[in-house]
Order: sequence, then structure tokens, then C-alpha cells
Amino acid sequence: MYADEQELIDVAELYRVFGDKTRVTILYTLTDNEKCVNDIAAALGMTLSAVSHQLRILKQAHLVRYRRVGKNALYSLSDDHVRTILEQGLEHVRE
Amino acid sequence: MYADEQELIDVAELYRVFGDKTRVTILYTLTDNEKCVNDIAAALGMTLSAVSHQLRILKQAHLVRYRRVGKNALYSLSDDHVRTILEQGLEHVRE
DNA sequence: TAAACAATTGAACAATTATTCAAGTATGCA
DNA sequence: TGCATACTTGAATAATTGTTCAATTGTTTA
Repeated sequence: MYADEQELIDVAELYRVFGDKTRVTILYTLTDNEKCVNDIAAALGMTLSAVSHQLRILKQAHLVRYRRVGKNALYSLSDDHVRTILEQGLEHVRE
Repeated sequence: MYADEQELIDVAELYRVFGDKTRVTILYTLTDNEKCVNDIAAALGMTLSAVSHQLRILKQAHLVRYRRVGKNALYSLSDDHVRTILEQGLEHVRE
């Protein structure tokens, strides 16, 4: 395995985004299907604002996609890699 | 994929540890073989103290093992899972 | 257009965190 | 025993971060 310094910084940056309970739970909530912000907030028992702030971070990290449908903003996982990283993490903590 | 709340907290906690440049670089440095603290510090261009503090966090998260040999403390990756998570992260950021 | 609903944004605050510095512990060797 | 090497630890500091609150933007419907 070879990695240069910038790649290691990027890896740390990626996992930093996964390193928060709220964000991990948002991602997990989106594993079955896309949801609007209100539904995510309800699922987590958090305010719209708090969830929206975290969604921005997830969007910037390209971990979630978003599309507008009428009044709603529908969020979904960016790609299958995100699911894989979640599963990998779950596997590790279950040992 | 099913996960309960505590598992998601544990996943976030796991990735939080990977979410720091210094710690990721330490782990990467240990992928080829075990090293003493001084060698790790030299490889990173950091002080012994700073590295030692981070090693403690990695140890508590069971991501590295440690054994004493004479005056040295030799650190190595805990298991192959750690390597896998690093590789997974690299794969993702390279896309 | 006005009102209601859905979501975003910015500022502020408390909490967490990474590094530095200084002091301490542990081991080996003269 | 004394000294050097190797590492750890605790306190302090600066920086980052997550949530709240209030204000704002965007969209739909009456």
C-alpha cells in the first residue's frame, strides 16, 4: 500500500466526516431510501436546523446527493461507497 | 443493513479516531512493520510527546498494539481490519 | 399577493481536541 | 548508584466543532 501525504490528509478528512454520531445516523437513515430534511430530523429527534447544518457538511464531502422536489429537499446517499464504509465500520465495532 | 443506536455511536467513535491527519499517518507508517515511538515521530516530523498522545488514543481504540523491548515501545497495527479501513479510505478519495 | 410550509444560513456559545511544554516514569548500561 | 535514553503524562492554550436561535430564502397554495 502506498499513499502520499495529500492522500492521507484526504482520508483523514473523509473519516472525520464519518466521525460524528449525528452524521453517521443521517447516513444510516438514508441507506434504505431518500428522505426530506424534515423526515431525517424526525428520525433523529433533532431540529431542522441542526440536521441541515450536518447535511451541508455531508454534501460538501460528496457523501450525499440532493434534489429538490416541490417544497422538499430530498437527500440520498451519493454512491455505494458510503454504504460500504458504514458496513465496514459496523463490522469492526461488532467484533 | 440494520444497526442500533449504540452501534452507530461506536461507528462514529471509530471513524473519529481515523479522522485526524496525524493518527492516519501514524497508522499508515505502521502498515509495513512495527516501529518505536521515536521512529514514528521522525517519520512524521513531530515531537515524541505529540506522537505519544496520539498513540494513546489509537491504543484505547484498539487500533494499535504495543510491546516493550528494552528501552523501546514498539507499536504495530492491531489487526488487518485497520489496514482494510485505510485502504477503503484511500480508494474512496482516489475516485 | 399574502400566508404557510420547507429548508438554509450566520452568529454565538459551550464543548471537545491537538499540540506544546515541563515534569515524571521506566529501562539499560557504565 | 548515577546517568542517559525512551517514552509517558498532566496542565495549559489555541483552534475547531456541533447545536441553538433568529432571520432569511425558496416554493406552493389559497
